[in-house]
Amino acid sequence: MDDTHAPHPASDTTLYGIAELARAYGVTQRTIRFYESKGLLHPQRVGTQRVYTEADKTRLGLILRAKTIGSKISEIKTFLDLYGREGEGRERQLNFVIDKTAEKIAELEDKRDQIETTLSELRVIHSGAKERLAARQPR
Amino acid sequence: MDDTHAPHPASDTTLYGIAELARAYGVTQRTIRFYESKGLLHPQRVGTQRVYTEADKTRLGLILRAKTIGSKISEIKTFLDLYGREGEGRERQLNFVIDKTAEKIAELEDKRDQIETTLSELRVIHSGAKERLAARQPR
DNA sequence: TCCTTGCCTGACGTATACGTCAAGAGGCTC
DNA sequence: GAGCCTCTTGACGTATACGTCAGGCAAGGA
Repeated sequence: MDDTHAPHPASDTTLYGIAELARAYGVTQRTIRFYESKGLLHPQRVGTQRVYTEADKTRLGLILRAKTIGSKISEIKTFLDLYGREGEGRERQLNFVIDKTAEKIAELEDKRDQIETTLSELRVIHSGAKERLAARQPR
Repeated sequence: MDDTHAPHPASDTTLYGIAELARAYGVTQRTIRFYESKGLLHPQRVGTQRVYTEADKTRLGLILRAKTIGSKISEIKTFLDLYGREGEGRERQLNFVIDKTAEKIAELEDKRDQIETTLSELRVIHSGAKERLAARQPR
């Protein structure tokens, strides 16, 4: 049988090496290995080499987004658990998820508001400077 | 003339010690001194003791807000300059302000969008968990 | 077979942002 | 005027998030 001629149509079974993954997100391999050492990623191995699935790639995307919005790596761990553990039904877990998400939501809403405040201030400064520049160049 | 019996009505001449300032913002004195060592604050001195004006206090507020929205201290320095230097009219300065504010605005808009994305995901997880909890407690 | 390339695991280095003593000076109070 | 409190300046310590070698293995090409 020839099963080498096409990828599966439905489930994405694409695999990535660490170099590809690093390039895809513009981070270094060191960074990816560092996240793994902190328990944020668990790629399969082929011999000693790391092999990443599409799910691993998505996960790295989440990690990086969490970072840019200001989470520390130690926080990102529980953060990712929230994404992964929603299906779980035990009561304590559900309450944990409910509490933690509420907490994070409040935190992010506050941060977003502070960003909005800063944005409007910056816009005032920006357009003000532009006007003053235009005023001194009447041509 | 007697000019000692009342504070100016318009300009706020209230002064603060470092302890008050620290308490006002919930930071340590060490943090405030650290920011000064990085050139972000320039309080007056009475002898060796630092004395902060209302303007200094406002400035510290800006610094802390800049921090919570993800700026590094080295960035905050230019950031504060934008706020303070708007009045300046030299062309190079105006262009600098225009460019820097545009840059920061784009950056913050991106960050805000990532926060919004994360927020809606978290809200889905949050309400989903709540529903599942309710479903197992029919009472 | 040798060489280059890519990935691996430590191990140490670095920048940021403070925390934590240590030691001393000035003021207030009992 | 002795003790206590607050503030000051170093100086060193610490946590986070990687960067940067060093040394080694393994596969593929000339």
